[in-house]
Amino acid sequence: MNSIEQQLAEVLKSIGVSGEIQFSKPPKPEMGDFAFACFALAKEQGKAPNLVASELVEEFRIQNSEFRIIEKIEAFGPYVNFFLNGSEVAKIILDEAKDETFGTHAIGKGKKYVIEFACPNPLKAFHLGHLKNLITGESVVRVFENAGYEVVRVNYQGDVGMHVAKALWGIFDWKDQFDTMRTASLHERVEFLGRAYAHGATHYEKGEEAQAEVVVYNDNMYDRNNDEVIAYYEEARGWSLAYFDEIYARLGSHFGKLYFESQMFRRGIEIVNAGLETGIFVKSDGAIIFEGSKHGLHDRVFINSKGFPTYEAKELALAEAHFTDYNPDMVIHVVGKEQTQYFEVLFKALEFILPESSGKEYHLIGGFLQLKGDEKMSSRTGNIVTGDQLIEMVQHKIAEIMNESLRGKQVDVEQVLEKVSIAALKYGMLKADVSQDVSFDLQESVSVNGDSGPYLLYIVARITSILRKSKREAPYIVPDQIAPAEKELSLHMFEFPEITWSAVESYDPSKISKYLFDLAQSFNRFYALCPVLQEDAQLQNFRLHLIASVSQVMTRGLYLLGIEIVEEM
RNA sequence: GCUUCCAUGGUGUAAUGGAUAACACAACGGUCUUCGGAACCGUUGAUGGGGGUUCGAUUCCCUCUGGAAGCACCA
Repeated sequence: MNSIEQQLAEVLKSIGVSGEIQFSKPPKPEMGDFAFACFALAKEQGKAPNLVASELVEEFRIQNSEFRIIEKIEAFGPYVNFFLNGSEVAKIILDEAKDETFGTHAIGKGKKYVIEFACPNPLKAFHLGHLKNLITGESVVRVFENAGYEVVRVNYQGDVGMHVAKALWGIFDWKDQFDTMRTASLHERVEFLGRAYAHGATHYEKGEEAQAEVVVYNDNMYDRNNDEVIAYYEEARGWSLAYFDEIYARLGSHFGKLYFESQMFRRGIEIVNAGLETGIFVKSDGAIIFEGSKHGLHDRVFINSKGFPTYEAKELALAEAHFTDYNPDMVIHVVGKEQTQYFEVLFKALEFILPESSGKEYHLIGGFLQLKGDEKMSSRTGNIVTGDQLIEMVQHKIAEIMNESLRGKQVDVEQVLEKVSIAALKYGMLKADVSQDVSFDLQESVSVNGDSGPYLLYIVARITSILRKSKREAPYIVPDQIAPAEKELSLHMFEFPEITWSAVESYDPSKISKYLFDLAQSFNRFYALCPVLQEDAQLQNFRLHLIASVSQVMTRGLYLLGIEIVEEM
C-alpha cells in the first residue's frame, strides 16, 4: 500500500469502514483515480454492494471533513471511487521519489538467497536458452537485492559426462587442428570446440563400436588414468570457461561461485550409498533409485547400474554444498520448464537427505526462447543459433538503425550501440511472464517504436537532453492546478514500489518490464501535451523536477532488468 | 499410453473471482513549422468447443479438441 492509499484508508476508516482495506484502479481515468470495492463489506452487512457504496459516499459528505488529497468521492455501482487532487499527488511523489530508497524494500534484510542460473556446459555452445537464462537470472537477482536480500549468484556447469566425452573424441580425431588453435582467438577456439562436439556427437550415432570409442573418454575423465586426455580436457575446458566469462561480462553479469559437476561426483555417490542403508533409496534392476512414486511423483535413477552417479545424485551433493557454503534461506534454481517434474522428485529426495533444505529449494521455471519468423535462420544451416550469434544479429540491426542518428553526436558510438543492443535483447526476453515461452521477434526487439528496450532508453535520453538545457532550482513550487497528463504521470510513479514488490513475490521481473513500458507511454503523453522549456520559470522548474523523477524511476527500473541507460542515442 | 503445463484480435502479449477484456506490432486514418518525430491521437479486430461452481468466470472444477514438455540408468 503506497502513501496515497494509506491516506485513503484513513478516510474510509473515518466513515466507519473497518478491517482490511484494498484499493484497485478504475478501468477508465474519468471514473476516478482509486477505487474501493464494497463486495466484502456488503456481505458482512448483508446489504447490496451498490447500496453500501452509496451509503459510504453519503456518510463522507455528511461528515464534510477536510482531506486535501481528495477532490471528490463518487459511488459507481458497487465501487467507491476517489478523485484526487493532482497538485497534492505531485507534491507527495516529488518528495518521495527524491529518496534514494524509493522503490526498494527492507523485507529481505538478514536473509540470504542463493540464485543459480546460466549453467552452460563447458565444451559445448552457449546457446539461446543459456542466454535467456542468464538474462532472467541476473534480473531476478537484482529484484531480490532491491528488496534487501543478500544474494549469491551461483552457476552450476556440467563439465563431465557424455557430452564432454563426445567433444573429446572430436578433439582427438582432429588433434592437429586443436594444436594449431592455441594461437587462434578465443572466439575461434570455442567455435572449434563446437565443431568438435558436433563431430563426436555424429560419430556416436554410428553404432556400438563408435559409441564404445567415445565412452573410453568418459571413463578417462572419471578415472583420470590418461594424462594426455586429461591435459587436453583441462585446456579445452579452460577455453570454454574464459569464453563464458566474456559473455557474462558483456551482459553485465558475474558469479559469486562456480560449481562443477566434476566436483559433485564422489560426494554424490557417498550420499546415495548412505541413503541406501537408511532406506531412502532402493535398488532396482541394478540401479539405485528414489521411489518418487510413493509420493505421487515418479521414480528416478540416482546411481546407474554401472555404479556411476546420474545428474540426480550429483545434484544432491550440490545442494549439500549450497547449504554448507552459504546456509541460505532459499535456493532458487532458474531452469527451463522441461525439468519441472525432475525437480519435484529431487526436492522430495532432498527432504530426506538434507532436512534443512525442506521448503528452501525453489525451481523458478523459465519459459523457452523461440526466434520468431526466422525459421530460415535456424534451419538453413541445420545449426542452432548460439547466444552470441543472436547478440550479433541484434547489434547489426541496431547499428543499421542508429548509425544515421548518431552521426555528429558527441558520443562513443561503439559503446552506445552496445548498450542499446543489450537493452533490446534483454527487454525482449524479459517482457513476457518469466515462465511463458518467449517468442523473440528480432524486428520488434530493435524497433524504434513500440514495446521495446530502445523505446525505454529513448525516454531517458530525451529527459537527459531537456535537463541539460535548463537548470533545476532546488526549491520548486507545485502549481495548485496541474494538467491531467502531469497527474497521470505522478500517479504512475507511485506504483513503482508496489511493482518492485510484486516482482519479488512472483519471482518475476516481467512485472517491472510492463510497468516501465506503461510509465514510458505515460511520459510520452505528457511530453506531447506539456512543454517544459517554453513555460515560465516557476512551471518550468516544477516540470523539470517531475521529469527528473521519471528519469530516476526509469533508470532504477531498467537497472533491475539489468539494462544500462544511455544519455544520448 | 501416463504425468505436467499451455490455449485471449492477423501477430506477440496483459488482466489478486469483479466495472465496458488492456497494450504493442501489423492495417487504415489523423496531429504537429520537433523542449530529441525514435513522438502523439483515432478506427477496425479476440477469451478454442461444451458443461459446472458463483450474485459475478479470461481466471476455479469437469470434459472434448489442439499444442508443448517429461515419463529410470542423458543433462
